[in-house]
Amino acid sequence: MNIKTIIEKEVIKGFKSIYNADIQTVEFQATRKDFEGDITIVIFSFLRIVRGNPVEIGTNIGTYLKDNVKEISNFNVVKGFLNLVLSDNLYIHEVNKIFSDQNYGILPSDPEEKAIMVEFSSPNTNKPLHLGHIRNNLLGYSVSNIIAASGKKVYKTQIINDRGIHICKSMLAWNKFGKGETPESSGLKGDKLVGNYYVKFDQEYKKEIEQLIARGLSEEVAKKQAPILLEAQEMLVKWEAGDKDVIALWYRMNHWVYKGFDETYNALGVSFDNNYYESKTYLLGKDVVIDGLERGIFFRKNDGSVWIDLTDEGLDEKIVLRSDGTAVYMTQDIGTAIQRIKDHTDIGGMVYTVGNEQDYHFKVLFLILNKLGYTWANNLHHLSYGMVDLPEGKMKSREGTVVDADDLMTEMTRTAKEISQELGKLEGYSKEEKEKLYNTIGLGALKYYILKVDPKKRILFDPKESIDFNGNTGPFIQYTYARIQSIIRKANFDYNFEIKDIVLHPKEKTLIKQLLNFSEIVQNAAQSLSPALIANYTYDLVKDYNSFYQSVPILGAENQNEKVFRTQLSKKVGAIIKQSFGLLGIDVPDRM
RNA sequence: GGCCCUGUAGUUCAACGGAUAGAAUAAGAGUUUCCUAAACUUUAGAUCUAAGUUCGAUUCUUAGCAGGGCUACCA
Repeated sequence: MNIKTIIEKEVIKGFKSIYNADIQTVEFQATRKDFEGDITIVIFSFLRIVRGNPVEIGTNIGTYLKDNVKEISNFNVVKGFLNLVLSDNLYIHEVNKIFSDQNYGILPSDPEEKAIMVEFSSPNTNKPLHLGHIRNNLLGYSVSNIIAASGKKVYKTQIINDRGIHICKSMLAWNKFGKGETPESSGLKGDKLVGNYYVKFDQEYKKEIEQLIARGLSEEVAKKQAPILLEAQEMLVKWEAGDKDVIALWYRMNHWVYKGFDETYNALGVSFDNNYYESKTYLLGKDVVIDGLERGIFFRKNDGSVWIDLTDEGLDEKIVLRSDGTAVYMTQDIGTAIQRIKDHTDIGGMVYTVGNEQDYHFKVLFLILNKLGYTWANNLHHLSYGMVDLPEGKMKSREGTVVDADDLMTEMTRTAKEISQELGKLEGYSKEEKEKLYNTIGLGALKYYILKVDPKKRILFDPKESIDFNGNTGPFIQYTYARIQSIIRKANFDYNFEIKDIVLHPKEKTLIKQLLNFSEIVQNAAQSLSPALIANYTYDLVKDYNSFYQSVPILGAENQNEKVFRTQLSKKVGAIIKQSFGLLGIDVPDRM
């Protein structure tokens, strides 16, 4: 049984016997560093039940607990706080339990629990992935891992925006100006190549607009009548009609892009269980809307368009079908959500990893699905995250102010290489091993930098100020891991048995307390869809370990029991670092 | 205008309504005959404003102020 549960029970019993009063719950918190004790009971809340001096009440309860709970070795009262000192034996006992548990903190998949589908990345086949996508991917991938660690089956998915007028723009530009350029002929990554033609289209379009304006047209009209735009629209009509040539080109160019995306995903270390394509889902949802219309959930306006009235929920009216009967984004999302449940009958909820600019959209989507009566609609979450902005503002791909995902990863790896070479600790490593390590460290810095921040907050990224490798960073944590592995390599004695009788050093005690928090942190992170909690926990753990490492000899401990116990403790800390960094999608190195 | 998110050291991040608001970085001072100094120890430095609820507010409520976003028969 959990120690908190035991204490809570005893406090309730003690309260009854001292004051003859009933209390419902006991409020715990970790004892602050500057006070003696391990766990603290907040006395203030009891004042509602028994009037009196909090210090006196605390002292009474403390005395009772010390007499009746063997794990409590001492106590002190400061103001309204009862600090309890727990015995070393309790800690040794608890930590021994997790030493032998390989999967401590990670719950196995529970067949009783419904699966969760997590959507992330969701790229547009016109644009190479950029820093914003990196945040999206890292968040989505990490949250998938975290939910899986909380005992639920997870499906990772993305919806690929592979159709529409914007796709036709790059196709058209390639047709007009491409001269048959292919990734093979140019040596460009497929997504970059296609992205270039998207930019090319925009340039030509702007030129034409200027020409039209020069001929006396208003800007508004010019924007609508530029020949190249009309041509793109024509192409879209052909695409929708299934025109052979257009479809063939579309297929060809999209596959260049997918190949490029795969490379980026690979480098980033993310993966998906399946993909959805907008070209296959964009017609979904209409029948659901018609059905909902009949059931009175939606209403039709005079012009024939279909809407939902959400004013009772504090929102607006929202269109779900155009007057010409065609679908809007919302229609498609309704249809896709339902389709996903059909495709995977074990799903009980979904997480959408999408930027906070779409907060409103998802609020509406979830409400609509709810009104349509789907039970799983109560279990939909929008993992909303802040934009990644540059000092000069938003990233705009058409204006070339984007931080490209591939470039950024390369740059991080290069920096890691520089630092490593300067420190020169890698004798005996082959060239391949070194390159792999630089990559691990560079990506570790990047991923940690992004994931340690609360998803809701926007990130300001200044390319001129490179991401740190010292302090609260990925490499700092990786370094600690590498150090621990070094100890393990050197520990050539048998430490595979349980130590029971030992006096704990204060630093050891702090470290053990931190280790024991891990499983709770994982659950919290899953609940709040926040990898930042895992990142910050890992940092705290590592901080405590480094402090312990610095002031307590491990392999050099004179007492054999201490030596064994500290080695075990180090090994476990290493395992937890690996475990939690795994949840973040970050690798750890054996040396660095 | 309406709605949503965010305001914490110079900067980047923390803090289930709890004690003296924690870290990192930048600035200052230290620690290598010893398990990896990408480390450790240490000094200084912050809750946007005003009311309210509470024994207690960075946290909750209201009103401001600042930054960002949404508010399309675009996706």
